[in-house]
Amino acid sequence: MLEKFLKPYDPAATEGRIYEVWEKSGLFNPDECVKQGVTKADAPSYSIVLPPPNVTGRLHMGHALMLAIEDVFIRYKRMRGFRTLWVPGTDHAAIATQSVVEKQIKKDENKNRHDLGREELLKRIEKFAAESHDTIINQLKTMGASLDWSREAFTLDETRSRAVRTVFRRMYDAGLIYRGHRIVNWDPRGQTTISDDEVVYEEEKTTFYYLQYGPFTIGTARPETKFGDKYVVVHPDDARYAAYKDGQQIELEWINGPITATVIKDTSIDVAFGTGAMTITPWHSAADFDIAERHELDKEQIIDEYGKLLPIAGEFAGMKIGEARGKIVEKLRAKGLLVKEEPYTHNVATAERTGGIIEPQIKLQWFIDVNREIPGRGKTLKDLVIGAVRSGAIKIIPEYFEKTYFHWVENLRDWCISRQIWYGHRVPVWYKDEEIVVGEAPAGDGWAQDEDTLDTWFSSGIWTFSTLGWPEDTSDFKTFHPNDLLETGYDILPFWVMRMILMTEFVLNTIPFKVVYLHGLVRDTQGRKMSKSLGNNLDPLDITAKFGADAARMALVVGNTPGTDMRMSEDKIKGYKHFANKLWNVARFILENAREKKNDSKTWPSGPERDHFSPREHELLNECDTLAKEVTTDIEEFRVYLAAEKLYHYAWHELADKILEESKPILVGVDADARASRARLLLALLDRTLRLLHPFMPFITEEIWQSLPTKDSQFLMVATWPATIHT
RNA sequence: GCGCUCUUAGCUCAGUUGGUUAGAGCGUUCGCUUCACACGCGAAAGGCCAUAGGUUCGAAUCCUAUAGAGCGCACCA
Repeated sequence: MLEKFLKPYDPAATEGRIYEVWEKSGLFNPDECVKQGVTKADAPSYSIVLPPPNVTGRLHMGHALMLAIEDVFIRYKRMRGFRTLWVPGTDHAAIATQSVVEKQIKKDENKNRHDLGREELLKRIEKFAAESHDTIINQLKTMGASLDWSREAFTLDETRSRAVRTVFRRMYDAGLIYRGHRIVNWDPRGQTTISDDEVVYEEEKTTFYYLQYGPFTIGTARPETKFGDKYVVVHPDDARYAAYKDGQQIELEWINGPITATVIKDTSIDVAFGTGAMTITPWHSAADFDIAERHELDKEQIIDEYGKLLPIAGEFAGMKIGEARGKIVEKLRAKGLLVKEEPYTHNVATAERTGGIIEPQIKLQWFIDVNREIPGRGKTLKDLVIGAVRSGAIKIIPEYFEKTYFHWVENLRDWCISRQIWYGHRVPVWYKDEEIVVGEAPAGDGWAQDEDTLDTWFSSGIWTFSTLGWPEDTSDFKTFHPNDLLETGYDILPFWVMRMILMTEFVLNTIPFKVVYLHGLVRDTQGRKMSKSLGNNLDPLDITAKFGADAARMALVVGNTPGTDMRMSEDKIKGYKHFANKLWNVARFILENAREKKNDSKTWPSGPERDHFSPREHELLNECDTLAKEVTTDIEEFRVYLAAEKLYHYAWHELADKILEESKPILVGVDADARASRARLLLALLDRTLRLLHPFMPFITEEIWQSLPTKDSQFLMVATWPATIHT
């Protein structure tokens, strides 16, 4: 008996060592597998690209879940003989990373980005990003992820940057990327534009004011924007205002004195809301902007980029809007322009990353046009994004998320891709006088590059192929694209999944992946989201140190159906630590008792395994093979949560509880043939169980495998999958 | 407003295309240091599968409605 089996299983003493051996073997790399003869050179390929974690700190349990599921598929396919590639990488996460570092600098040194300057700030961010990167890589390895480290990528490295510039250029040339003055979500706190999906709405209780606007009564929740309002809009069919004609001018007294207002009739007005009459502020409201565009009205900025009122506000100029509102209301009241006030509940737009209250602004920005026909394709980007899923080329799991996907795409508007932050891909556009160059930097002096950077999703949108060396026509790209699977959280279906489909369909005229597997959120025992502020997050490193990565992986996978949130507790993980120990003891028992005493030494039983089996032993082996087939089907059909549960049940409640127990009398019996036959059976069952469990619990299964007399491969990791063994 | 999901044991959840007596983990109760394992073994209690209809030889599973919970998108003068 090997000494290690005399003690309970100790993941802490095992997992790190095993990972190191795997890594040294080079077998995470499909090319190396072919070279070492464990995979056939002409075997079909299987590829997944790791959703790149943001370099904003460290991984959480959601990442651990993602790794557990992806590694199951990868290890399974590798054992089935596929040329299997799982590409690791990290995401610079532009705005998220910059805002973390800026907050830290503000706290430590009370300085903002302009105090430091672009170069110094970038240096600080890069240092922080590098540290986060190292932590993350360490965590990925701790979880047992069999990623091919020789292919590690970063969204901001040179290969990926060139891919970004190339894609930008192609979209620009196709007329899909344009620059224009449009109303955007401006985050005064982050000092940048953000996209529609980075906006979170928060309910706010406030006051709704009715103001006298000449002969009209208008309603507003934001009196501080009303200084420049010189258009009053009503519905053309509204009988109450039939006396006023479209374009009619009216003299009236307003906040800072008499103005001339113009009546506009527009069908977008809801006659039932307020008084059915409203004034518009096109510079600070998307809806108002649209009305102004339709009627070719003037637009005027009222609030600056820091959320302060401009000189148009007269005596209120320079005030922050929060401070100004009350004072403006007082003045309106004093002038007799305030008709009435009502309590009002509405949603306020805030920035996801900084929490700043969004102030819509008209800005010169870069956009991707999703509704423009692509030259030579007869379709828009929106068409492509819908078509890829509707045609069945991409399958989403669970299927009902396809409806969410379509619903989301139908509401898609032009994508604002420029950001006024410094960390990220600089917009690849250079200007000189009237000239403009797009793509690569032009030679010669006097060129100035666009100051803005690109939305971080621009570079993650091309991740499935930028990681494979595109735009070079690499063999990786030819072999591994499209990916076979994309596995990610359902919460980024619109942000990321949809954008990858959009970018890939445009650039490569194909899909980025065949299947999208969406996992749910990992919540705490009370169903709350895990977060730093609540202090309820489990750190994967702590968990693996305490219970082992195998236990954590099982706890995350078993019973966790795609698309559904799960609650995670230490108790559940502890349960699977116990299971690991059970497996360890099953191995100990079989390895100890399966040997025949001959003279003073013990030997393993030999001979073809099935030849001397009793009918009962045939039955037991068949049952195990049936399980192998079921588990194989479950994995193929993405029911890994069921496969894991079945294996757990089999190993503990069949193999250990029943088969081992019924074998005990045989193994101590007088019939030598029966003893040998039973020993051979137990070894066969253990062998199969380890193979089947390996994708789920890679460490302990590999560790036991190394002591198996039936071992037919140096590593279990590249041993043959049982359902393909036919004896 | 549009759309999605969920409701199964005390708790957290499985239940794959409708098919014997609806399962697991944790928890609870009782009994066991039985020579693989107390990170264990044996046993037990606990469910009109949210409610009401319908389809079917047969429904936790399919359809309709209702109630409750959660979520996404849009609007928000």
